[in-house]
Amino acid sequence: MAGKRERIAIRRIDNLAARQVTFSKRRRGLFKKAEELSILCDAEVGLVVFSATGKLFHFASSSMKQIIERYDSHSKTLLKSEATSQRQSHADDSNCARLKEELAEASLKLRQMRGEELQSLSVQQLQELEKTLESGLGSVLKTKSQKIIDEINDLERKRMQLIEENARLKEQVNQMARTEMQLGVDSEVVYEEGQSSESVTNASYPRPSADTDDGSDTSLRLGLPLFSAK
Amino acid sequence: MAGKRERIAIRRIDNLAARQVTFSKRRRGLFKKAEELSILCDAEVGLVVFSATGKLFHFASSSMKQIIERYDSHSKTLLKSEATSQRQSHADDSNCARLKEELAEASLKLRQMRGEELQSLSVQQLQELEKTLESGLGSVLKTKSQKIIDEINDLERKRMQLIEENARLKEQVNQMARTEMQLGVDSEVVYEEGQSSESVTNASYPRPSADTDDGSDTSLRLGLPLFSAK
DNA sequence: ACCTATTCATAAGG
DNA sequence: TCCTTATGAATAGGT
Repeated sequence: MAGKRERIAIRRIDNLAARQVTFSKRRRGLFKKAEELSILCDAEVGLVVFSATGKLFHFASSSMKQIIERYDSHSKTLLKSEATSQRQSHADDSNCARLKEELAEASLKLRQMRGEELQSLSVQQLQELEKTLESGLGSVLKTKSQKIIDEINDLERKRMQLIEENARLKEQVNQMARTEMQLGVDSEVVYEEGQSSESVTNASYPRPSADTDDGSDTSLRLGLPLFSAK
Repeated sequence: MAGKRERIAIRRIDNLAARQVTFSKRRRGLFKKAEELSILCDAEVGLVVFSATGKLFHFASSSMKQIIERYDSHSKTLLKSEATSQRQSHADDSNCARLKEELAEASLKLRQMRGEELQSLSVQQLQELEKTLESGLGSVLKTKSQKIIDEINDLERKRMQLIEENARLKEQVNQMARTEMQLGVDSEVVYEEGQSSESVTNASYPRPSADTDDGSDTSLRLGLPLFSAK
C-alpha cells in the first residue's frame, strides 16, 4: 500500500524524523531547480542553506565569492566596508600572525561573555554585551525547550507504535489460544489476558526495560527543570 | 486552446521572450520553495538571483548579511584546501593548522553563545551554556552598575572640588572689593555678590560651560536607561 | 532507499 | 503580466 498523500501546511514540521526526511527531499529539489533556472535562463544564482543542525549546503552557478560580491555591490547599503574587507583579508592574507590576532580577540570576547575581564569595557560596550547575552540566552532557552518537546514527541510516537504492535500481538495470541482450545490442546503456558492488556494501556510512563527498547539512542537524562523558558 | 505540454531540455532557451517568461515563472517557484524549506525544516536559507539583464532578486530566511557571514565563517574552515596550497609550503604549517582549529572552535563557541547553531548541542550542553550565559550576564550587569556608580561618584567629587574652589574665589573677590573700597578706587566693574553666589551654590546640575571643565576626559554619554536590569 | 498516489509547478497558448 | 489547461515533476506518506 503506497502513499496516500495529503497537502501539508507550510509551518514547521514538529516530528524530528519527518522534518529531516523532508529537508533532504526538498533540499535536493530546491538545488535542482536553482541549477535549472541558471541554465535555462542564463541567470546567475547563488543558494546557501544551513540545516537546523548547522550543516552547510550551497550552490552557485558561477562562484559564490563572485555572486556575494555582486550582491554586496547591488545592495548599496552598509556592509561593503565591513564584510567585504573582512572577506578579502581572509582570502588573500591567511598568515599566522593574523590568525593569532583573531584567536586572541575571539578568546577575549569569549572570556568577556563569560563575565571575565570586563573592566576594560565602557558602559556603552557593557550595554551592548548585555543585549547580546540576553538575546543568546533567549535562543538557548528556546532551542532547549524545542529539543525537549521533540524528544517527547518522538518518544510518544514510538510509544504509540509499540501500543499498536502490542495490540496486534495480543490479538494473535488470543486467536492462537482459541485455536488451541478448539483443538483440545492442553497447554501449560497460559496467556493471561488481563495482565497483558494492562501492560499496554497503562503504559503512561514507558518503562526502561530492555524489551520496550526499539534500538533508538534517544535519551532524556535531563536532571533539570523541564520548561524553564517562556 | 491551452497547454499541450512537453518536457523541455535543460539548456539555455534561445528565444528571448520565452526565456524571460520562463525566468519569471521559475524564479517565483524557486523563491517559494526556498521559503517553504526554511519554514518547514527550520533551516536558514539565502538565495540570490541575477537575471540575464542584471536585475537582482533575493530571499533570506533571516538576514542576508547574517547568512553570508555564517557562510564565510564556515568556508573559512574549509579554506585550507584553497588558500593553504598556494603559499604555505613551510614548516609552520602544523602550527598554523592548530591555530586555525582553535580559531574555528572559538568562533563556533562565540556563535553559540550568541544563540546561533545550537541545534547540534544536546539538552545537557544547552543547560550548561544557559548557566554560563546567566552567570556572564550577571557579571556584566554588576560591572556596569559599578562603573556607573564610580562615574557618578567621580563627578560628584569633581563637583565638590569646584564648589570649594568657587567659594575660595568668591572670598577673594569679596576681599578685593573691600580693599578697593578702602582705597576709594572707582571701579566700573562691579561684582554682584548675590548672583555669583547663586551660580555656585545652586549648581546641582553642573553646566557644561568651558570653565567648569578641569581637563578630565571622563564622560557619561550614555543615551540609555541607566539601571535597566534587576 | 524505494514506491506510488497525489499535489504542485509550469509549458504552451491566448 | 495574468489566465487557463494539460502535463511533467516533486514529494508526503508508507514500506
